[in-house]
Amino acid sequence: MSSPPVFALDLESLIRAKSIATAVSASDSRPKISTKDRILNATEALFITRGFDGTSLRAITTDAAVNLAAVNYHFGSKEELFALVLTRRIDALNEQRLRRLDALEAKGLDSVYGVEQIIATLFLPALALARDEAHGGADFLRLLGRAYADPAPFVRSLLAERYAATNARFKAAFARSLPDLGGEDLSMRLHFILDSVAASLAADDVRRHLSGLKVSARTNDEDDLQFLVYLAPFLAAALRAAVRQPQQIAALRALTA
Amino acid sequence: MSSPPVFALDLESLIRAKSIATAVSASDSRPKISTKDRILNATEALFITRGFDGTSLRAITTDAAVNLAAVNYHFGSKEELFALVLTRRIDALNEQRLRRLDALEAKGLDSVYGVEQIIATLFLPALALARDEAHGGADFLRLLGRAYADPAPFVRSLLAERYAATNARFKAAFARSLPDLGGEDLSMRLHFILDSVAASLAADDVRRHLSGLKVSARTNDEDDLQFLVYLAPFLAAALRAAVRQPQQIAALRALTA
DNA sequence: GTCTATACCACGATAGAC
DNA sequence: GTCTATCGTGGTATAGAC
Repeated sequence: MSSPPVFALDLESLIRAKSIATAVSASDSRPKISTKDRILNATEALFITRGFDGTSLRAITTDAAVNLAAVNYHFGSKEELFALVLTRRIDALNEQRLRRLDALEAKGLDSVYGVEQIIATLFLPALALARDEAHGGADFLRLLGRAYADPAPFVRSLLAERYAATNARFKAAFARSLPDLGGEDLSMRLHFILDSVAASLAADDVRRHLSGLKVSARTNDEDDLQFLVYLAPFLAAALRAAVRQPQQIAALRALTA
Repeated sequence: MSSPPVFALDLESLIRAKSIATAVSASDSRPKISTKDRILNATEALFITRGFDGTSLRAITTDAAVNLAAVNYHFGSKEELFALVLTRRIDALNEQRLRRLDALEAKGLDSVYGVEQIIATLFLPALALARDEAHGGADFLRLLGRAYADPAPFVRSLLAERYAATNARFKAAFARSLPDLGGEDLSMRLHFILDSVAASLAADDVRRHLSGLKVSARTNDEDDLQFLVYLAPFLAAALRAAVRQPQQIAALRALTA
């Protein structure tokens, strides 16, 4: 669904031309960056703002000041190049999530609001990423969320593989804090919530909504807390919901009949 | 993120060739379908299974047995063609949702589980669509969910425009059933839930999960009920969650500090 | 008004020279 | 490792036939 507007091409060529000039002059003083790394950096920057289909190999290789054929030589294909860029980032994100979960479990969860705390450890690294403008900021989250719904099989299997270990750890953590919830119900709810988090961070309705509430002169931690105060109780209540209450089922059955 | 596998092209050409033959022989007996409609039908079928970037105008015009230039003549561009296909479907979906909401409100909501019932009216038309294999079935839902996270501005504004009226009606309905929830909190939670529904139906983790629970010989209504019994209480609990409880905030603050 | 044939430029990929 | 040349396919624009 991405076709860059034709009339924007002139401007973008200029921007690209400028970044080449910068790269070239910088390479005189700084230690030389390998072709491979120059391609990776250029890819990440373009990929984040324009998506997979919106980023051409010609744009990447022009930005990186390398030959067009270099991508296929070093990475095999455009897909493999993007898979590498994506996994690098996802692994870093999940590593932070696990680190936070380790710290939380070592310190001991809140006896009442442990579920909220686990949810927070899922969100906080993503929020930090959204603020990291040097690495794409919120655009990277949009990219991640979009990847979740991508039709290409290689993307789906890549994500499933990269998230599997982290999701298992978090499921176990939730299970300890939600002893009354069956494994079947927990799995389903967790799937739903994880998809939702990705979608919401991607669609950025929720983020935009929150930034509309912003008051000036707040620190990052206060921003994060504000976000969590809205979402963690909301999601925690969902996870704690009772299952299969007869009267509740009856109220729904009235609609499907 | 969509590059059709090269080795599949031969098979797909055959399929396409077959559908042309069918269309031609059918046009002898049935009333002639206009060029415009043939393009729309072919687009929908291809769009649903292969996505926007995966569907070429050449594939569409071959399937529809029209000239390549016909698309640009009748629709202006590939984007406009797809926007038309998408809006046709989204409007139909939302119409059904509103019809169900009207019926529910006319009959009177359940005094205790009204929120669950409103959630059900959001889901039921989508579930019916997922079963409608003649019109793409689950693939169309995946397409819709994907569109939510699409980077192209024209998709985002199209969706916002098409969902605005429906979302406003549903927000009002929820507000009546959730009198304690402030407008700000409700907006945010609704955004989150609507994004989630789209994402979950798209990622089809949840749907797959449910179909794994299937027992044989169930009717469609029973399938829908099964789905709703899992999700409606879960989402309703989230909407009903209390806001800004001091101790809950304290448990979260411990993590951001 | 419709439709066709055709040309144009950008894309990803690759073979072969250096 | 790097580069040039080139292939097949993509979206789009238009001249001219009906």
